[in-house]
Amino acid sequence: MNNTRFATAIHILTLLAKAGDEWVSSDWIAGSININPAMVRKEMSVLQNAGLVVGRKGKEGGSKLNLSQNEISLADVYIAVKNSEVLGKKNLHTSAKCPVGKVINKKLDGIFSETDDLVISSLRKKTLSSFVKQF
Amino acid sequence: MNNTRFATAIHILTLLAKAGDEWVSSDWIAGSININPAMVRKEMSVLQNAGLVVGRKGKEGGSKLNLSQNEISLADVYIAVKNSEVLGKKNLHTSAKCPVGKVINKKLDGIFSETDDLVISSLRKKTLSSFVKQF
DNA sequence: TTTAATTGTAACAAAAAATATTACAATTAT
DNA sequence: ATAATTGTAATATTTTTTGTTACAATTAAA
Repeated sequence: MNNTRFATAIHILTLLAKAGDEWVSSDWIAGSININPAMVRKEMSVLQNAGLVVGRKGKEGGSKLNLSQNEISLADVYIAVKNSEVLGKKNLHTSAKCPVGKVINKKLDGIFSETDDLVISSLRKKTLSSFVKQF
Repeated sequence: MNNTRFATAIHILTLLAKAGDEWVSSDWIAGSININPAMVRKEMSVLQNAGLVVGRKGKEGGSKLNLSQNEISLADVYIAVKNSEVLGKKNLHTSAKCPVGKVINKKLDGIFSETDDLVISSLRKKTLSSFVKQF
């Protein structure tokens, strides 16, 4: 996760949460994060696929939450945006001739997925609602 | 951590652990991981700075562990190689005019560092020794 | 019905990060 | 002396991330 996707997603969802029932435009959100509106729409598309938000095209269009704030956990957000394991990538192409190289990825798998699970179950306890309350 | 540095470091340390008191060359390690020897030496340099290994130049040179296997925790390794927080980067340049944009990074800090701490304390319980025993 | 605003998405560009390669001075055992 | 090796710098290449531009499709409202 050497990217801003989680931070961006949380920022988006926080603005939507605070907007309540209104449709919020990608342009307005982009202004708050200070990134390109198209980037907002790309990430919004991911959040839509995860079922967290809904969008509407056309004049007076925009996005809003598809669930109530306390039905959305930060784990839902993390899972939607994550594109690598917490501990990173493995070396593919390790040597089949070396007793260590041959099996190390299988051994690393345990630690890697255990670590991912740990993070997810921790984030599972945190809701968008409780995060937004801080503002 | 969208890189292979943790996996590479663990691979290196596993080979050193299995080699016991011998000096292991970067060339040999590189062959097991299937990466360039200079990459191994770069990462080795990081592990040296962390006090986990020692190197020796010259003919018959190489590297070996500086501590016993059960004095090295996977947290030590993670800390040595990590270059981003688990949940990624924050958006710098968020809008000072927006009540959310203005303070969101401070609020994210809490979640970000809590998550990092969680991962580190989990890895703290795992030793190189117990990992290496699997081979 | 026309106009204006907006999404959703694709295609492309640019910047940043990760990985790979090459080279070589310094060092050390033989 | 010779050969092998590290440590590191410089550079190149590849991959990932971020940014930009464009536009068809859609929708509300004038």
